[in-house]
Amino acid sequence: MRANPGEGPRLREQILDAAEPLLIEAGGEQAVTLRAVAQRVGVTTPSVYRHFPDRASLVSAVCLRVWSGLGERMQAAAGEHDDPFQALRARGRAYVRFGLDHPVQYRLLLLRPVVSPHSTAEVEAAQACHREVVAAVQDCVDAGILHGDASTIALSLWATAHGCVSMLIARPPFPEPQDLDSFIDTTVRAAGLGIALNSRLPAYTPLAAAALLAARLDQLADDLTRQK
Amino acid sequence: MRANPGEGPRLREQILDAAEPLLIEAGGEQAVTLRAVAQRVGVTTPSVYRHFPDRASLVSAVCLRVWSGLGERMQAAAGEHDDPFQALRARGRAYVRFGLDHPVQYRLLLLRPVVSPHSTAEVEAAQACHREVVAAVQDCVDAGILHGDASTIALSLWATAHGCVSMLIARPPFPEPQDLDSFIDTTVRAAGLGIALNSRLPAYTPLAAAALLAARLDQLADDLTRQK
DNA sequence: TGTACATCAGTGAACGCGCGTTCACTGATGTAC
DNA sequence: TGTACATCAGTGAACGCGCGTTCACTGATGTAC
Repeated sequence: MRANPGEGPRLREQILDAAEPLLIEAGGEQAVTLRAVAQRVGVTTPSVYRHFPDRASLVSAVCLRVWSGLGERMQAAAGEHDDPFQALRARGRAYVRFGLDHPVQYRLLLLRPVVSPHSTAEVEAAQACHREVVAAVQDCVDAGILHGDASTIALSLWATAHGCVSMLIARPPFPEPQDLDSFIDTTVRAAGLGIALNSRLPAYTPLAAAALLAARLDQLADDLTRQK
Repeated sequence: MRANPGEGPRLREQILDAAEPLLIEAGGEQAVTLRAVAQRVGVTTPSVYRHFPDRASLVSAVCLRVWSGLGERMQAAAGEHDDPFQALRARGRAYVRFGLDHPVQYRLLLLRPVVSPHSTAEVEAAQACHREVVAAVQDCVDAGILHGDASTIALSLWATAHGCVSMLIARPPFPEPQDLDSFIDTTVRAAGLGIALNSRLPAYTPLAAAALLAARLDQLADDLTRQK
């Protein structure tokens, strides 16, 4: 099973192919040991060193692959829409869906302990992903749908979506929502609406404002229903 | 340094006292090794087994302590307010502040990998904490400030706050907000407002609704300012 | 065309490490007679 | 009051394990002469 000269990169890919399922099955980065990966590929442990200088680099390479996958998904989801708000929403849904479908990878990318920091390549991948979201928000701002600083709005929205995902995949011992999709949609939509409101509302005394809001909202709801 | 009969529980407390700073300094649960804990207390490793059946139980006991601390903080913060909405907000702020002040512990409680599940005692502590938040939301519903199912609202709000905290403590490679406090306040407040809106708005065509919303919101903002 | 040699991917054995856990023990204290 | 004994907290040495990493090596391939 020895690769010929020039065929080196093949094993590198095989190693990465083996690492991700290993990660998923065991549910954590700690399962990606050089021994386990090598055994899965059908090769001895030290061979890995021909392709990765150390374990950290191997894990980092796995992360880069996952980032690519996430970026592609969001891109593809957004591409189906002309309406910038729908495009943004599609991006959000793709993001959340990705997190729920790949909980272990999501944790690896976005919930990694501070102890094991990200490589510079990973930071670049993450920032590229974030820039695209900001651009999508900016499209909405330009279209007059959202108001305020695109970067700040993006961060708020992202924190909300991230909250849903990380809550659902970490499975903390709270009761779970019954309908996942509607829970996420409601929460993130609420964040979007709330952000739109926030940028237009002055500081206010909560109780008084709440009473006023409540009175106005019913009227607003009526108008919206009629307009449809 | 041998404890007399009857003084057993003393070492147990000392062990827990040593475990938490160890956790903090190293930035992760993996640092809480029996050896490290014992050394810190000034005792040999096997002594720990007099007080905890195994390592998992020790970690679990540390978690229970942290849950208590979190619960007390939220309780204390809420107790200062008569207005149920302000009380809820104070709870939220206390929660977020706790997470930012104790990132490693927060991660241990709420972002633990599925691989190492929570003990039944921990699940109980978490649920007690959650019940209190639901009760605080219910107070707001009763007062007419929020509308809808208290449990669902609590979960949405919690997901949003959790999103802010876990984003900020995991330090994923995104740009950070410049003003932490205002970022969190804005995001969570937006969630609250959005949830209030959501429960009153019908399904809608986003673009049209956004236009209508934008028109109405300026008027609403004016009214709120005048009322103050 | 044939031979010596360089290249390069993967091998096999071993290293030192820190870990959780087990075991028979020690020695101080309290208690029964 | 004195002695034998049970209790109980902590000890010291050792176990087996899996890990990342190192090292000299093997053996197939391509290439220079």
